[in-house]
Amino acid sequence: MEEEKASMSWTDERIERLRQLWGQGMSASEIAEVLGNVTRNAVIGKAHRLGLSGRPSPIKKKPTRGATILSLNERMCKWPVGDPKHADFHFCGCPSLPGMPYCREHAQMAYQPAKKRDDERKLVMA
DNA sequence: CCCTGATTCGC
DNA sequence: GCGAATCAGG
Repeated sequence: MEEEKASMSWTDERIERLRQLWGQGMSASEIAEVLGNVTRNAVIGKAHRLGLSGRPSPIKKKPTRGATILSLNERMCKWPVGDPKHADFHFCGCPSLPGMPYCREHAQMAYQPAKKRDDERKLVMA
């Protein structure tokens, strides 16, 4: 059994896990969760220091609009952008999540209104 | 409102 | 080198 030390440092094993999970497309928060005792900030910070990052959202920037229905793949985000009757209509084309026809941002958009199911207690929100 | 990563800045 | 805080965007 691996014990958690009070002083957690980035060992080769954890860095290895970080690289793998990050390369697999896991978000910083997910990696932080699976690693344990680390926040998403720590994961991002270490990832950046390692020379990683850049894989997921480099703050969203897709000047490429070659993504048409003919070039759509299963792993491409199928989110319609613009007017379907316009010539500049295109799809997001961002890497979609497993089992999800949309990428993170668009999946969140689609899931936002389709959530909430609390029996009691529901404050917060101002 | 939620989320994401990028960067900065103090330790 | 480390990570929280902050920043920037969807």
